[in-house]
Amino acid sequence: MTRDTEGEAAPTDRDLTRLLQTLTVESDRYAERFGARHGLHRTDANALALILAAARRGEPMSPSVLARELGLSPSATTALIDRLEAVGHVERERSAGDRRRVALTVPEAGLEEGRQMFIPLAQAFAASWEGFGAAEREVVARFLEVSTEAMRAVSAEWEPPHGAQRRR
Amino acid sequence: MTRDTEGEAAPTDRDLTRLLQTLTVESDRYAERFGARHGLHRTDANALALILAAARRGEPMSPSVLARELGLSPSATTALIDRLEAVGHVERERSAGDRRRVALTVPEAGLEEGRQMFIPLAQAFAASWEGFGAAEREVVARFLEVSTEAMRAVSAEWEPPHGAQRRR
DNA sequence: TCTACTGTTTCGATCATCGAATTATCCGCC
DNA sequence: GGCGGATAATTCGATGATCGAAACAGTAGA
Repeated sequence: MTRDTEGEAAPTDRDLTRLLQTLTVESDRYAERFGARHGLHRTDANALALILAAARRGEPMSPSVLARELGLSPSATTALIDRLEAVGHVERERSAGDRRRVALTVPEAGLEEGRQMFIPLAQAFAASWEGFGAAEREVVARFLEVSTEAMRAVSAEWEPPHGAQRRR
Repeated sequence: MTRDTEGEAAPTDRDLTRLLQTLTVESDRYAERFGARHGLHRTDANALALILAAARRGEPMSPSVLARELGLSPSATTALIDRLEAVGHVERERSAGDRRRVALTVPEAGLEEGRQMFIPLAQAFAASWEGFGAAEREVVARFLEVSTEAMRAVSAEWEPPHGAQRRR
């Protein structure tokens, strides 16, 4: 809005920062509405996304890892998993090797349903990115990576929210 | 991590979606830690950012607009402003023209402090974007804009969380 | 002036999250 | 082979952000 898309002047750092901030705020709203639509909350939606992502990579997700990724306390994570389990989106399964651990699995039925949840957004993204060629995608990917890393670096300087001592 | 940065293969839609999701989760964490650092919460930080952005544009911010932007109920917004006002980050000022309206202003002192809050991130971003040329920035800006719009479009299809009837 | 409408606030209730304490399990050591 | 410290997850009570509904203040139009 403030920027003229086809203007010749290159976006300044401030322009990009602002765009990024707009995007993250919108993402917040998205998670919020998404949750309202599916009986979840922002955190639940984020958690589900992380669990599904882990499942897709073939790795099991554990409550403690989830807590760390979400920046949530262990107790809050337990409550979170309780909620997700109550509606059948995840299942607890005690790990065979180490019986203290709990592996969070996604039931077959729920897995497909879960994917369906994220498809509309994926499709909208794909459609909006149609005009981007290989080189441009490369640029965008690099941008997203370094920006994420920058945020991580800055926030890592501040003491982590919970007891979570040193994490490297 | 899953992607090879200098690989010749162009990032697929899924790659980009994943990167975007990683970024937004990281942004969530950032807001969380940022809040913990400054005695605010995620929503408060987002709200402060929006108020400062409006102030920078010279426009006044009102509770109702803020509520809409954040996807928050009016009552929650009042409580939010109460919190921000209590720590001196914003001030309420009834609009002269229409005395129902409340203009949210940022006290001179708090304004500079507020800016200081966001500077570290802005600097980290700027540093991480040094290698991006004009054309690349143009690409990135376009990407961020269309992606934000895509999210907005998808979530707009779902009924808004609150009473917020038809908007647009 | 009366009425409809808009912007903001108050009130009581709900529920996500927190910190501290608890249970169960694993691992190293004597 | 059992003991003690560490780790994973959970339970419990408390706090507080958010909600919905209703009240309040102010504006605009008949």
